[in-house]
Amino acid sequence: MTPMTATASPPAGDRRQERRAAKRAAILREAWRLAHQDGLAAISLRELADAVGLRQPSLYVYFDSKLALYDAMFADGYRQLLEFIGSRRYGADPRRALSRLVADCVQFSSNDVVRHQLLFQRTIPGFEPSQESMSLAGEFYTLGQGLAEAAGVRTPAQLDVFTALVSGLAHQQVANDPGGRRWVRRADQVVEMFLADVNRRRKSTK
Amino acid sequence: MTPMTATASPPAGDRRQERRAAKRAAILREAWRLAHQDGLAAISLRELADAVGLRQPSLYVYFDSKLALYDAMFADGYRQLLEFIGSRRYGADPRRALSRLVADCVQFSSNDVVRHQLLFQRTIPGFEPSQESMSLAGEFYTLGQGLAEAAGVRTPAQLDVFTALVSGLAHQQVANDPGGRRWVRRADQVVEMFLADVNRRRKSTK
DNA sequence: GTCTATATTCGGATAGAC
DNA sequence: GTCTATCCGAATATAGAC
Repeated sequence: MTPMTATASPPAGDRRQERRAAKRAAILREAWRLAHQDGLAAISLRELADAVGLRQPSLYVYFDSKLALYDAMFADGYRQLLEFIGSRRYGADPRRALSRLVADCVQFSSNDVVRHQLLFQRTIPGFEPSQESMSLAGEFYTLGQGLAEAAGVRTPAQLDVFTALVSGLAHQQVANDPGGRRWVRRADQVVEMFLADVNRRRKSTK
Repeated sequence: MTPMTATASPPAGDRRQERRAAKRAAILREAWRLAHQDGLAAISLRELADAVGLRQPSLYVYFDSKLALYDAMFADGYRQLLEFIGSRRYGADPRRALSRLVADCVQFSSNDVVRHQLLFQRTIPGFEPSQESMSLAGEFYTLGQGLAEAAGVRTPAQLDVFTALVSGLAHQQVANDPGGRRWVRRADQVVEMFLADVNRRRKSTK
């Protein structure tokens, strides 16, 4: 028999936590599916419970509230983004690296419009990401900032312009060619344009 | 007595239509207010009816459905935008004109985040603007395209970059400094950067 | 951890009298 | 055009048995 308390060696509590985590993951998967199907704001806990073979109140074992579910999806989305960016090798040339990062970000948004909506637009009434989730978002922005600085970006104003470029490409991609590459293809040109401007301003203030 | 049919000379039907239009406008005003208060997606027809001194079913005299209300708000928002842009004089220098247009657009978004959300993001499940509303949106894009072309923009790819720049500035403004001017202030620099790029490319293909 | 049962509130929309 | 009354369904969330 497995002991009720303390350490067996595979510990019993680990199994339970694993199963619990697996179920949470399964619920999240279905939540994304429903969001694609009905719209992010239109997810219903009843429908979600049905989809994972539970009764609706049982979802509360895994998520404290609907907003907590959105928060988990938000964190999940940023983990996907960090994993995607982390899996890419951008090479030694910082300008090429920045171009590729931007193209990847725009592609990432294009690949899942609903995810883009949750991560980068703030449209669910009452939803604000938790501190833990926001720290994942922070990791992403820090990463982007690092690559931008490596490519020569120095001032906060330039960083503001850079973030606007990226979010603009992503927004147009999602709004006018979801799933496609129309604005992904403009990433190189935009970064080149941006870095030319950065250099021009550096020279003119020397 | 006013005749039930045909032409009096102030015609009776006009008065009725005027009152009707005025009431519709009042309802729209309250709808915007509620959207600011509770979130765009969280407008309730009961609350809205209360706010204009009607019972909830009476709203259906003025709007066929909740989605029709969103459509009217969408059209209203683009009329505001066209009126705002139309009231500005951008002068003869096409480069300055483009800078100012971009700054105005970003400022317009900053001035009302909810309006920005309805006009430029598509987050209400099930809502798609009607043809009439979309033609207002089309007027705006045509206007922007005209000013861009006057400033030397020639290719569709350049226009795509231009729209991305504007929407990126607006998005960052709304998301990170709503009501403020942090990205509004970058408009000049961004347009200058963009037009420099346009010129560079024109020369290199001569 | 999962269930049944239910609380509670609210949603948009319709029918029909006045 | 406005109302009362109501439909019908949906929502999230909780209580408590097993």
